[in-house]
Amino acid sequence: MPKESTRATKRKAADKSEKAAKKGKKDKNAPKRALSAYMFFSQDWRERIKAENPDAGFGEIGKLLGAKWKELDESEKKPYIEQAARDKARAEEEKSAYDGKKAADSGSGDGEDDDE
DNA sequence: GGCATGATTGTTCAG
DNA sequence: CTGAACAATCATGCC
Repeated sequence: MPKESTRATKRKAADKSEKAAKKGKKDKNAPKRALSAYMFFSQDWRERIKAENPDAGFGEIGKLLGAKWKELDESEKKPYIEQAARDKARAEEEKSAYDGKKAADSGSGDGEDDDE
């Protein structure tokens, strides 16, 4: 059994992120993460779902979407995953700059960027 | 070196 | 605007 401990514990974290998704920021530069295959998958499917379910609302579409998603085959998700992988690469980049700036900023007091 | 954690991402729909 | 089911993720920190 593949790390059920990880899974069980993970599940817990999930229930938190759901609500605590937005609270206080930790990093000022917030390197943010990458999107998920689901994000890309939904972007492509959202039109289809509504196309075939013009009456379906969030409840139907949401559940239907997820249901179909799992229903798809690994190869079907592949294209979405690939997109996710693409975004992941971009996330990597942003993070690179994040920790990169972080380090550079370490001492100088240059007016670096932003802030809000 | 592996585990747990957290943060995040996007859709739809509504008051 | 924001949240809530729906799902993945996966990078990072932590000893």
